[in-house]
Amino acid sequence: MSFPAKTGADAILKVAVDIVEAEGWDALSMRSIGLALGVRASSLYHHYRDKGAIEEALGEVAARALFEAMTVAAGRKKGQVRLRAMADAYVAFAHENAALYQLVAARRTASDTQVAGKALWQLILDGVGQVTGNRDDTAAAVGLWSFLHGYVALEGAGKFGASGAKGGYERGLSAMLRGLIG
Amino acid sequence: MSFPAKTGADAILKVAVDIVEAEGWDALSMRSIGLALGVRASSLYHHYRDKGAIEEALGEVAARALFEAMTVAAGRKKGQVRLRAMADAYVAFAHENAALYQLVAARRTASDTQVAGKALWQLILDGVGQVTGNRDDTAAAVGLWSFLHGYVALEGAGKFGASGAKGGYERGLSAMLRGLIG
DNA sequence: GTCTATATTCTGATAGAC
DNA sequence: GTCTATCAGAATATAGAC
Repeated sequence: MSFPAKTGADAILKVAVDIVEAEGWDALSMRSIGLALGVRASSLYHHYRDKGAIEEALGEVAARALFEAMTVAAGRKKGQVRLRAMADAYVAFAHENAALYQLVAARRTASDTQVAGKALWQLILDGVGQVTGNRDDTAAAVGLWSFLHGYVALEGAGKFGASGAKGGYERGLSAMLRGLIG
Repeated sequence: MSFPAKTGADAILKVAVDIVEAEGWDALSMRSIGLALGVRASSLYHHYRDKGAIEEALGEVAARALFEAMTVAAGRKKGQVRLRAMADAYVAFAHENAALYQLVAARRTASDTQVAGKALWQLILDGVGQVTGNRDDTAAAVGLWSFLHGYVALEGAGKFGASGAKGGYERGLSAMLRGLIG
């Protein structure tokens, strides 16, 4: 029977996600993480080199989580049904993990650690390729991803006003898909 | 001949824009604004109630500037030519005023002071309406705006990787317009 | 309208005891 | 691995002299 440590690399990541989702990025500090773990801020430096290392790890967590949600949604589906399911999963993830999502698409990431980010890009590229008939159709993937990100970003920022998006997602997605294929 | 004040509401806004464009939002502080004006931070409180009031004013500046750029681009053009010109102006503005642009589309704004923001939305709605034939086609405007914002946001965050967007803007815009009309 | 001086609070990070 | 203590700096904002 050992003396379990009060915290560890994974536990730190977990509470960091909770803080960011509940109170936003400004509330994430070494002190706030420590408080949530019942530990002093200085102790965290035994698990992560500095705050930047924690944020870097969070980026991987976020990209992997989105990748997995989209992969599950894609399932064994084919063609346009598959792509629509992936798009829906993308938007749902952004809604349910608003702060974490920012790490995937809105924040500039260190070019080193985009392991999960590259997998995500490949997944989108593959889904789009299945409907345009063009494998590696970068331009089409950029178009679709732009629409998806723009929609969740503007909606999340309340830019569609009190009246809301009024079916703009369905309309935009249908238009983009039709336009990319035709 | 009077003793001119070293600063004023407009001068403060001007240097605030410069700081934000040159060094980003984190660099904007009462101290940095004062430094750029040759004035102490405490003096600024005679012109703006607090930092939030400055940011609020910046939001109006940004929305108005984008509105004017798009209006000039639209000129007396009609239909799809007009809408494409507006879209191009939107992207160009975002490129040339990266930090200020975030205030238009990425940051949550106080619902009170969206004067210029509403004018911008009306302009987009009008441009889209001219090509879909539907005045007040909210869903279509949401779709197009989503694509435009998503594109500049992802591009600005470097999410398209070293290879770049590879014609994704033209492809996505054409697809969206075709899809919205057809 | 600007100044000095100050209050208050927060941040990331380190040294060294245990 | 966690602790205390501390550093060094940043931030917003206010009071009162000039």
